[in-house]
Amino acid sequence: MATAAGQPSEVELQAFRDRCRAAGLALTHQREVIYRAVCAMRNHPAPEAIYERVKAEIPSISLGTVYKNLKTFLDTGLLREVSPMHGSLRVDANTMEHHHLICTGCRSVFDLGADDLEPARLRSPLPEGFVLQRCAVELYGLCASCAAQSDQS
Amino acid sequence: MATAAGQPSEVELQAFRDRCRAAGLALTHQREVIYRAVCAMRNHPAPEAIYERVKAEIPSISLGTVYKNLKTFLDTGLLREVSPMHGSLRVDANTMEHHHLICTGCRSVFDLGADDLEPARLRSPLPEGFVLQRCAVELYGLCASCAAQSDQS
DNA sequence: TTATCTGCAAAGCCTTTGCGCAGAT
DNA sequence: ATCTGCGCAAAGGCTTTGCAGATAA
Repeated sequence: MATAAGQPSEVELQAFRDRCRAAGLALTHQREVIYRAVCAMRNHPAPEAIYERVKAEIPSISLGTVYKNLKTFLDTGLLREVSPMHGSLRVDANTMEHHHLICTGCRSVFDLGADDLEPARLRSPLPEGFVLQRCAVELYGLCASCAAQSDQS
Repeated sequence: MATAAGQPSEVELQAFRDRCRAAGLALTHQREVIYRAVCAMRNHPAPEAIYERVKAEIPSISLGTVYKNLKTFLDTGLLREVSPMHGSLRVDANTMEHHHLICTGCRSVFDLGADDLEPARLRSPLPEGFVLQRCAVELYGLCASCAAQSDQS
């Protein structure tokens, strides 16, 4: 895991298997193919796209299985959500440049003024032809009340 | 518009009305109450929460109307989506620190290594009790092929 | 052998759409 | 008077859930 996108190496697959075992997950063929598909696909695919790719190797697989395993991988930390805010539209009346502090517990969002952060600065050129529109920094963590709750447990 | 969260001032409401007019939108009571509700609510509410608040003032309003108007406001630029990635789960096998380049046209996501950006640096303290977990910089724009397409039109 | 997983299908959110009446221009 | 928007209800995506048979431990 914790690798740049691309076909996972044998070492990484071994790490995947170890991590499944550590989490008490059975090592099924479907699981491994799904995990390999996600690694091989750049652009952070949606479940449907992963399903399409996996079907090439396991034609009988169901979309439900893909969903279940993605969720399992997210819970285990083998995968991450690109944006934990998906699931419901969230709307912002502040159209000035600013950033967000996002609680991964209760999903509330707090604003952070543009001045509260050193502006992000690119060190490498963007891909040829990419037209930049805006930049948003998202800081993820636990808000005070969610942090207090998770301390108790 | 373009204001920090909070009850919008009379000047801002006037700007709201002007902007509606400029976009050919009728100035209905529902519209204005919805817009005021979004401004007044911090934490970037979901449509359901906005609906609940607006209902206090207009009990007969329907959730559909809230959705339609939020979409209208987004199209007009009066509001923004907190994260344009909502709508479908997107999964990431790379659990190392890195950032994203997101095409607002086709919603594809490209990785940007942690080294490609100057690290973000806080200038102000976080809210009391907030426990930071990770930081993600998202650069929004148009990828080469979407940019080419929108040039043609 | 026992626990877990798969595939299928049904159910559940969240959101959009179509339509006839009401309201804004 | 005309055009746009509202409320209602039905439909549409995306995702989760329940279950019986299959597979891993």
